[in-house]
Amino acid sequence: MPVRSDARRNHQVLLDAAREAFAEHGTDASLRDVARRAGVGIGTLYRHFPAREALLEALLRDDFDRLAERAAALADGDPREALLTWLRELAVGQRTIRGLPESVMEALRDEESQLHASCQAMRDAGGRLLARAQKEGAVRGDLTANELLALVAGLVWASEYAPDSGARLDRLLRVAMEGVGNGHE
Amino acid sequence: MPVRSDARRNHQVLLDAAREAFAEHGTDASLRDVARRAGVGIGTLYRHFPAREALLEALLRDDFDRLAERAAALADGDPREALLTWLRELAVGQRTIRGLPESVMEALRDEESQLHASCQAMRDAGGRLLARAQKEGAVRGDLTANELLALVAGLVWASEYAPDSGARLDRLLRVAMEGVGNGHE
DNA sequence: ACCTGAACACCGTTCAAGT
DNA sequence: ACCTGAACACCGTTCAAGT
Repeated sequence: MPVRSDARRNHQVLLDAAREAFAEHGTDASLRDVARRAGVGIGTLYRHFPAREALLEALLRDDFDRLAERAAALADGDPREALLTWLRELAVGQRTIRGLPESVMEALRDEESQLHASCQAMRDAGGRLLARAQKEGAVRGDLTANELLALVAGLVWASEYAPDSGARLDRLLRVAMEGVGNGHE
Repeated sequence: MPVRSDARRNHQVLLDAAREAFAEHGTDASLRDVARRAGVGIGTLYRHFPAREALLEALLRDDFDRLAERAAALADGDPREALLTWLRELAVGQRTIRGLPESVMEALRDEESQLHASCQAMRDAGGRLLARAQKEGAVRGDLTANELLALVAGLVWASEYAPDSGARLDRLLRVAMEGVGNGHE
Protein backbone atom coordinates (compact mmCIF):
# COMPACT_ATOMS: atom_id res chain seq x y z
CA MET A 1 0.00 0.00 0.00
CA PRO A 2 1.33 3.47 -0.93
CA VAL A 3 1.96 6.05 1.79
CA ARG A 4 1.49 9.36 -0.01
CA SER A 5 -2.15 10.31 -0.22
CA ASP A 6 -2.15 11.02 -3.96
CA ALA A 7 -0.59 7.63 -4.59
CA ARG A 8 -3.12 5.91 -2.38
CA ARG A 9 -5.88 7.61 -4.29
CA ASN A 10 -4.42 6.59 -7.65
CA HIS A 11 -4.16 3.00 -6.41
CA GLN A 12 -7.88 2.85 -5.73
CA VAL A 13 -8.91 4.75 -8.84
CA LEU A 14 -6.88 2.34 -10.95
CA LEU A 15 -8.55 -0.67 -9.35
CA ASP A 16 -12.01 0.78 -10.02
CA ALA A 17 -11.13 1.57 -13.62
CA ALA A 18 -9.69 -1.91 -14.09
CA ARG A 19 -12.81 -3.60 -12.75
CA GLU A 20 -14.89 -1.59 -15.20
CA ALA A 21 -12.65 -2.31 -18.17
CA PHE A 22 -12.34 -6.04 -17.42
CA ALA A 23 -16.11 -6.31 -17.03
CA GLU A 24 -16.64 -4.62 -20.39
CA HIS A 25 -13.91 -6.11 -22.54
CA GLY A 26 -12.93 -9.24 -20.71
CA THR A 27 -9.73 -10.09 -18.98
CA ASP A 28 -7.47 -8.76 -21.72
CA ALA A 29 -8.84 -5.25 -21.89
CA SER A 30 -6.30 -2.59 -22.85
CA LEU A 31 -4.18 -1.44 -19.90
CA ARG A 32 -3.66 1.87 -21.65
CA ASP A 33 -7.43 2.20 -21.61
CA VAL A 34 -7.48 1.45 -17.89
CA ALA A 35 -4.96 4.23 -17.30
CA ARG A 36 -7.01 6.58 -19.46
CA ARG A 37 -10.20 5.79 -17.54
CA ALA A 38 -8.36 6.37 -14.27
CA GLY A 39 -6.99 9.67 -15.57
CA VAL A 40 -3.34 8.80 -14.89
CA GLY A 41 -0.32 8.20 -17.09
CA ILE A 42 0.42 4.68 -18.27
CA GLY A 43 3.62 4.78 -16.22
CA THR A 44 1.62 5.28 -13.05
CA LEU A 45 -0.38 2.18 -13.72
CA TYR A 46 2.82 0.19 -14.04
CA ARG A 47 4.26 1.70 -10.88
CA HIS A 48 1.27 0.43 -8.91
CA PHE A 49 0.74 -2.83 -10.75
CA PRO A 50 3.83 -4.16 -12.50
CA ALA A 51 1.78 -6.39 -14.81
CA ARG A 52 -1.79 -7.16 -15.82
CA GLU A 53 -1.57 -10.17 -13.57
CA ALA A 54 -1.10 -7.93 -10.51
CA LEU A 55 -4.23 -5.99 -11.36
CA LEU A 56 -6.31 -9.13 -11.78
CA GLU A 57 -4.98 -10.62 -8.56
CA ALA A 58 -5.79 -7.50 -6.58
CA LEU A 59 -9.38 -7.54 -7.84
CA LEU A 60 -9.73 -11.24 -7.21
CA ARG A 61 -8.42 -10.85 -3.66
CA ASP A 62 -11.06 -8.20 -3.01
CA ASP A 63 -13.73 -10.60 -4.22
CA PHE A 64 -12.46 -13.43 -2.07
CA ASP A 65 -12.28 -11.24 1.02
CA ARG A 66 -15.79 -9.91 0.47
CA LEU A 67 -17.19 -13.42 0.04
CA ALA A 68 -15.41 -14.59 3.17
CA GLU A 69 -17.08 -11.81 5.14
CA ARG A 70 -20.45 -12.68 3.66
CA ALA A 71 -20.03 -16.31 4.69
CA ALA A 72 -19.29 -15.22 8.24
CA ALA A 73 -22.37 -13.01 8.24
CA LEU A 74 -24.52 -15.93 7.13
CA ALA A 75 -23.33 -18.23 9.91
CA ASP A 76 -26.68 -17.92 11.71
CA GLY A 77 -30.00 -18.83 10.17
CA ASP A 78 -31.07 -22.07 8.53
CA PRO A 79 -27.96 -24.07 7.50
CA ARG A 80 -29.26 -25.21 4.13
CA GLU A 81 -30.59 -21.79 3.15
CA ALA A 82 -27.42 -20.04 4.32
CA LEU A 83 -25.27 -22.28 2.14
CA LEU A 84 -27.49 -21.85 -0.92
CA THR A 85 -27.59 -18.07 -0.48
CA TRP A 86 -23.84 -17.91 -0.23
CA LEU A 87 -23.32 -20.12 -3.27
CA ARG A 88 -25.58 -17.85 -5.27
CA GLU A 89 -23.45 -14.83 -4.31
CA LEU A 90 -20.36 -16.80 -5.20
CA ALA A 91 -21.89 -17.44 -8.61
CA VAL A 92 -22.46 -13.73 -9.21
CA GLY A 93 -18.88 -12.90 -8.26
CA GLN A 94 -17.60 -15.67 -10.51
CA ARG A 95 -19.40 -14.13 -13.44
CA THR A 96 -17.51 -10.83 -13.20
CA ILE A 97 -14.04 -12.25 -13.74
CA ARG A 98 -14.19 -14.68 -16.62
CA GLY A 99 -11.37 -16.20 -18.57
CA LEU A 100 -8.58 -15.80 -16.04
CA PRO A 101 -5.22 -16.20 -17.77
CA GLU A 102 -2.97 -19.12 -16.94
CA SER A 103 -0.63 -16.88 -14.93
CA VAL A 104 -3.36 -16.09 -12.40
CA MET A 105 -4.40 -19.71 -12.16
CA GLU A 106 -0.82 -20.54 -11.32
CA ALA A 107 -0.74 -17.91 -8.58
CA LEU A 108 -3.96 -19.42 -7.28
CA ARG A 109 -2.29 -22.81 -6.99
CA ASP A 110 0.92 -21.40 -5.49
CA GLU A 111 0.59 -21.95 -1.74
CA GLU A 112 2.98 -19.07 -0.98
CA SER A 113 0.95 -16.40 -2.76
CA GLN A 114 -1.30 -13.86 -1.07
CA LEU A 115 -3.93 -14.80 -3.60
CA HIS A 116 -3.87 -18.37 -2.40
CA ALA A 117 -4.22 -17.16 1.19
CA SER A 118 -7.29 -15.07 0.37
CA CYS A 119 -8.82 -17.92 -1.55
CA GLN A 120 -8.08 -20.29 1.31
CA ALA A 121 -9.74 -17.93 3.80
CA MET A 122 -12.82 -17.79 1.62
CA ARG A 123 -12.89 -21.56 1.28
CA ASP A 124 -12.60 -21.93 5.05
CA ALA A 125 -15.49 -19.54 5.60
CA GLY A 126 -17.56 -21.35 2.99
CA GLY A 127 -16.49 -24.65 4.50
CA ARG A 128 -18.11 -23.73 7.80
CA LEU A 129 -21.41 -23.14 6.02
CA LEU A 130 -20.97 -26.47 4.28
CA ALA A 131 -20.23 -28.29 7.52
CA ARG A 132 -23.40 -26.95 9.11
CA ALA A 133 -25.47 -28.07 6.13
CA GLN A 134 -23.83 -31.49 6.26
CA LYS A 135 -24.49 -31.83 10.00
CA GLU A 136 -28.12 -31.04 9.34
CA GLY A 137 -28.13 -33.78 6.71
CA ALA A 138 -28.87 -31.49 3.77
CA VAL A 139 -25.65 -32.28 1.91
CA ARG A 140 -23.72 -35.52 1.48
CA GLY A 141 -21.03 -35.81 4.12
CA ASP A 142 -18.05 -36.71 1.94
CA LEU A 143 -18.04 -33.48 -0.07
CA THR A 144 -15.16 -31.06 0.57
CA ALA A 145 -15.41 -27.28 0.31
CA ASN A 146 -12.92 -27.35 -2.55
CA GLU A 147 -15.06 -29.73 -4.52
CA LEU A 148 -18.25 -27.83 -3.87
CA LEU A 149 -16.75 -24.50 -4.96
CA ALA A 150 -15.27 -26.06 -8.08
CA LEU A 151 -18.60 -27.62 -8.92
CA VAL A 152 -20.50 -24.37 -8.60
CA ALA A 153 -17.87 -22.39 -10.50
CA GLY A 154 -18.01 -24.90 -13.34
CA LEU A 155 -21.78 -24.74 -13.60
CA VAL A 156 -21.73 -20.95 -13.62
CA TRP A 157 -19.18 -21.02 -16.41
CA ALA A 158 -21.18 -23.53 -18.43
CA SER A 159 -24.41 -21.56 -18.00
CA GLU A 160 -22.92 -18.58 -19.77
CA TYR A 161 -23.09 -20.44 -23.05
CA ALA A 162 -26.85 -20.89 -22.85
CA PRO A 163 -29.35 -18.41 -24.34
CA ASP A 164 -30.97 -17.96 -20.92
CA SER A 165 -28.02 -18.34 -18.58
CA GLY A 166 -29.97 -17.70 -15.38
CA ALA A 167 -32.48 -20.46 -16.03
CA ARG A 168 -29.75 -22.81 -17.18
CA LEU A 169 -27.77 -22.23 -13.97
CA ASP A 170 -30.77 -22.91 -11.74
CA ARG A 171 -31.47 -26.08 -13.65
CA LEU A 172 -27.87 -27.33 -13.53
CA LEU A 173 -27.62 -26.60 -9.82
CA ARG A 174 -30.77 -28.61 -9.24
CA VAL A 175 -29.50 -31.52 -11.34
CA ALA A 176 -26.18 -31.48 -9.50
CA MET A 177 -28.02 -31.40 -6.18
CA GLU A 178 -30.25 -34.36 -7.01
CA GLY A 179 -27.83 -36.26 -9.21
CA VAL A 180 -27.68 -37.20 -12.87
CA GLY A 181 -28.35 -40.86 -12.17
CA ASN A 182 -31.90 -41.78 -11.26
CA GLY A 183 -31.09 -43.24 -7.87
CA HIS A 184 -31.83 -46.91 -8.47
CA GLU A 185 -28.87 -48.03 -10.50
CA MET B 1 -12.74 -24.46 -49.80
CA PRO B 2 -10.04 -23.20 -52.22
CA VAL B 3 -9.74 -24.75 -55.68
CA ARG B 4 -6.08 -24.32 -56.54
CA SER B 5 -3.97 -27.07 -55.03
CA ASP B 6 -1.39 -24.77 -53.44
CA ALA B 7 -4.20 -22.82 -51.78
CA ARG B 8 -5.86 -25.97 -50.50
CA ARG B 9 -2.56 -27.03 -49.03
CA ASN B 10 -2.04 -23.67 -47.35
CA HIS B 11 -5.53 -23.87 -45.89
CA GLN B 12 -4.76 -27.14 -44.16
CA VAL B 13 -1.26 -26.14 -43.08
CA LEU B 14 -2.67 -23.01 -41.50
CA LEU B 15 -5.26 -24.97 -39.56
CA ASP B 16 -2.61 -27.34 -38.24
CA ALA B 17 -0.35 -24.47 -37.24
CA ALA B 18 -3.24 -22.69 -35.54
CA ARG B 19 -4.20 -25.74 -33.52
CA GLU B 20 -0.64 -26.00 -32.32
CA ALA B 21 -0.33 -22.32 -31.44
CA PHE B 22 -3.70 -22.16 -29.67
CA ALA B 23 -2.82 -25.26 -27.66
CA GLU B 24 0.47 -23.70 -26.60
CA HIS B 25 -0.44 -20.08 -25.98
CA GLY B 26 -4.18 -20.16 -25.52
CA THR B 27 -6.86 -18.73 -27.69
CA ASP B 28 -5.13 -15.38 -28.28
CA ALA B 29 -1.87 -16.72 -29.64
CA SER B 30 -0.17 -14.48 -32.19
CA LEU B 31 -1.62 -14.86 -35.68
CA ARG B 32 1.69 -13.71 -37.11
CA ASP B 33 3.21 -16.64 -35.27
CA VAL B 34 0.63 -18.96 -36.81
CA ALA B 35 1.57 -17.70 -40.27
CA ARG B 36 5.27 -18.18 -39.45
CA ARG B 37 4.71 -21.75 -38.28
CA ALA B 38 2.74 -22.46 -41.42
CA GLY B 39 5.50 -20.95 -43.54
CA VAL B 40 3.23 -18.51 -45.38
CA GLY B 41 2.90 -14.74 -45.46
CA ILE B 42 0.61 -13.05 -42.97
CA GLY B 43 -1.52 -11.88 -45.87
CA THR B 44 -2.18 -15.49 -46.87
CA LEU B 45 -3.51 -16.26 -43.43
CA TYR B 46 -5.96 -13.40 -43.74
CA ARG B 47 -7.00 -14.47 -47.21
CA HIS B 48 -8.03 -17.88 -45.86
CA PHE B 49 -9.35 -16.77 -42.49
CA PRO B 50 -10.48 -13.12 -42.40
CA ALA B 51 -10.22 -12.98 -38.59
CA ARG B 52 -9.03 -14.98 -35.61
CA GLU B 53 -12.65 -15.93 -35.06
CA ALA B 54 -12.76 -17.75 -38.41
CA LEU B 55 -9.74 -19.81 -37.45
CA LEU B 56 -11.20 -20.78 -34.10
CA GLU B 57 -14.54 -21.65 -35.62
CA ALA B 58 -12.96 -23.88 -38.24
CA LEU B 59 -11.07 -25.81 -35.56
CA LEU B 60 -14.12 -26.08 -33.39
CA ARG B 61 -16.19 -27.39 -36.27
CA ASP B 62 -13.63 -30.11 -36.87
CA ASP B 63 -13.89 -31.10 -33.20
CA PHE B 64 -17.67 -31.19 -33.29
CA ASP B 65 -17.74 -33.27 -36.45
CA ARG B 66 -15.21 -35.73 -35.07
CA LEU B 67 -17.18 -36.14 -31.85
CA ALA B 68 -20.40 -36.65 -33.77
CA GLU B 69 -18.77 -39.48 -35.70
CA ARG B 70 -17.47 -41.02 -32.50
CA ALA B 71 -20.95 -40.96 -31.00
CA ALA B 72 -22.31 -42.77 -34.02
CA ALA B 73 -19.55 -45.37 -33.74
CA LEU B 74 -20.46 -45.99 -30.10
CA ALA B 75 -24.13 -46.60 -30.83
CA ASP B 76 -23.72 -50.31 -30.15
CA GLY B 77 -22.43 -51.80 -26.91
CA ASP B 78 -23.66 -51.17 -23.38
CA PRO B 79 -25.71 -47.94 -23.28
CA ARG B 80 -24.31 -46.66 -19.98
CA GLU B 81 -20.71 -47.42 -20.88
CA ALA B 82 -21.08 -45.95 -24.37
CA LEU B 83 -22.36 -42.67 -22.93
CA LEU B 84 -19.60 -42.46 -20.33
CA THR B 85 -16.91 -43.24 -22.90
CA TRP B 86 -18.21 -40.56 -25.21
CA LEU B 87 -18.42 -37.98 -22.43
CA ARG B 88 -14.82 -38.67 -21.55
CA GLU B 89 -13.77 -38.01 -25.14
CA LEU B 90 -15.85 -34.85 -25.10
CA ALA B 91 -13.95 -33.79 -22.00
CA VAL B 92 -10.59 -34.23 -23.71
CA GLY B 93 -11.73 -32.21 -26.72
CA GLN B 94 -13.04 -29.51 -24.43
CA ARG B 95 -9.65 -29.19 -22.83
CA THR B 96 -7.91 -28.29 -26.08
CA ILE B 97 -9.85 -25.14 -26.81
CA ARG B 98 -10.08 -23.15 -23.62
CA GLY B 99 -11.20 -19.57 -23.13
CA LEU B 100 -13.21 -19.10 -26.28
CA PRO B 101 -13.73 -15.38 -26.95
CA GLU B 102 -17.21 -13.89 -26.76
CA SER B 103 -17.39 -13.61 -30.56
CA VAL B 104 -17.22 -17.38 -30.96
CA MET B 105 -19.75 -17.94 -28.23
CA GLU B 106 -22.09 -15.64 -30.13
CA ALA B 107 -21.60 -17.62 -33.33
CA LEU B 108 -22.34 -20.74 -31.32
CA ARG B 109 -25.68 -19.29 -30.25
CA ASP B 110 -26.52 -17.97 -33.72
CA GLU B 111 -28.86 -20.53 -35.24
CA GLU B 112 -27.91 -19.53 -38.78
CA SER B 113 -24.19 -20.21 -38.40
CA GLN B 114 -22.38 -23.28 -39.69
CA LEU B 115 -20.81 -23.57 -36.27
CA HIS B 116 -24.22 -23.91 -34.70
CA ALA B 117 -25.12 -26.59 -37.24
CA SER B 118 -22.02 -28.63 -36.44
CA CYS B 119 -22.64 -28.27 -32.73
CA GLN B 120 -26.26 -29.28 -33.21
CA ALA B 121 -25.25 -32.38 -35.15
CA MET B 122 -22.88 -33.35 -32.34
CA ARG B 123 -25.58 -32.76 -29.73
CA ASP B 124 -28.00 -34.91 -31.71
CA ALA B 125 -25.47 -37.72 -31.93
CA GLY B 126 -24.75 -37.45 -28.22
CA GLY B 127 -28.47 -37.22 -27.54
CA ARG B 128 -28.98 -40.65 -29.07
CA LEU B 129 -26.43 -42.11 -26.66
CA LEU B 130 -28.19 -40.29 -23.82
CA ALA B 131 -31.60 -41.59 -24.87
CA ARG B 132 -30.35 -45.18 -24.83
CA ALA B 133 -28.89 -44.72 -21.36
CA GLN B 134 -32.17 -43.21 -20.17
CA LYS B 135 -34.21 -46.04 -21.65
CA GLU B 136 -32.01 -48.47 -19.77
CA GLY B 137 -32.68 -46.51 -16.60
CA ALA B 138 -29.07 -45.44 -16.03
CA VAL B 139 -29.78 -41.71 -16.29
CA ARG B 140 -32.70 -39.61 -15.06
CA GLY B 141 -35.27 -39.19 -17.79
CA ASP B 142 -35.79 -35.43 -17.67
CA LEU B 143 -32.22 -34.50 -18.63
CA THR B 144 -31.69 -33.00 -22.08
CA ALA B 145 -28.58 -33.45 -24.20
CA ASN B 146 -27.93 -29.72 -23.95
CA GLU B 147 -27.94 -29.83 -20.19
CA LEU B 148 -25.74 -32.89 -20.00
CA LEU B 149 -23.12 -31.41 -22.33
CA ALA B 150 -23.12 -28.12 -20.44
CA LEU B 151 -22.72 -29.97 -17.16
CA VAL B 152 -19.75 -31.98 -18.37
CA ALA B 153 -18.10 -28.98 -20.01
CA GLY B 154 -18.44 -27.01 -16.78
CA LEU B 155 -16.90 -29.76 -14.69
CA VAL B 156 -13.99 -30.10 -17.10
CA TRP B 157 -13.39 -26.39 -16.92
CA ALA B 158 -13.53 -26.38 -13.12
CA SER B 159 -11.16 -29.34 -12.87
CA GLU B 160 -8.42 -27.39 -14.62
CA TYR B 161 -7.97 -25.22 -11.53
CA ALA B 162 -7.15 -28.20 -9.30
CA PRO B 163 -3.59 -29.43 -8.70
CA ASP B 164 -4.56 -32.89 -9.97
CA SER B 165 -7.12 -32.08 -12.62
CA GLY B 166 -7.71 -35.66 -13.73
CA ALA B 167 -8.62 -36.87 -10.27
CA ARG B 168 -10.74 -33.80 -9.65
CA LEU B 169 -12.70 -34.38 -12.81
CA ASP B 170 -13.41 -38.01 -11.98
CA ARG B 171 -14.57 -37.00 -8.54
CA LEU B 172 -16.82 -34.18 -9.78
CA LEU B 173 -18.38 -36.42 -12.41
CA ARG B 174 -19.15 -38.98 -9.73
CA VAL B 175 -20.67 -36.36 -7.42
CA ALA B 176 -22.77 -34.98 -10.26
CA MET B 177 -23.90 -38.50 -11.12
CA GLU B 178 -24.96 -39.35 -7.58
CA GLY B 179 -26.04 -35.88 -6.48
CA VAL B 180 -24.80 -33.34 -3.96
CA GLY B 181 -27.75 -33.88 -1.65
CA ASN B 182 -27.76 -37.08 0.37
CA GLY B 183 -31.01 -38.39 -0.98
CA HIS B 184 -33.20 -38.18 2.12
CA GLU B 185 -33.93 -34.47 2.36
C1' DA C 1 8.12 9.23 -3.26
C1' DC C 2 5.71 9.48 -6.98
C1' DC C 3 4.05 10.94 -11.84
C1' DT C 4 4.59 11.43 -16.85
C1' DG C 5 5.00 10.36 -21.63
C1' DA C 6 8.31 9.27 -25.27
C1' DA C 7 10.45 5.11 -26.97
C1' DC C 8 10.89 0.20 -28.42
C1' DA C 9 9.31 -4.08 -29.97
C1' DC C 10 5.45 -6.40 -31.11
C1' DC C 11 0.78 -7.28 -32.84
C1' DG C 12 -3.88 -7.25 -35.78
C1' DT C 13 -5.41 -6.00 -40.04
C1' DT C 14 -5.37 -3.94 -44.80
C1' DC C 15 -4.00 -3.48 -49.42
C1' DA C 16 -1.10 -2.41 -53.52
C1' DA C 17 2.07 -5.00 -56.05
C1' DG C 18 3.28 -9.12 -57.78
C1' DT C 19 3.05 -14.31 -60.19
C1' DA D 1 -6.66 -17.17 -58.31
C1' DC D 2 -3.64 -16.67 -55.09
C1' DC D 3 0.67 -15.00 -52.45
C1' DT D 4 3.58 -11.45 -50.29
C1' DG D 5 5.21 -8.00 -47.20
C1' DA D 6 5.23 -3.03 -46.32
C1' DA D 7 2.25 0.11 -43.90
C1' DC D 8 -0.87 1.89 -40.24
C1' DA D 9 -2.77 2.14 -35.83
C1' DC D 10 -2.62 0.14 -31.65
C1' DC D 11 -0.75 -2.24 -27.57
C1' DG D 12 2.48 -3.94 -23.42
C1' DT D 13 6.27 -2.55 -21.06
C1' DT D 14 10.43 0.28 -19.76
C1' DC D 15 12.82 4.21 -18.26
C1' DA D 16 14.88 8.92 -18.26
C1' DA D 17 13.19 13.21 -16.97
C1' DG D 18 10.56 15.70 -14.06
C1' DT D 19 7.92 17.57 -9.29
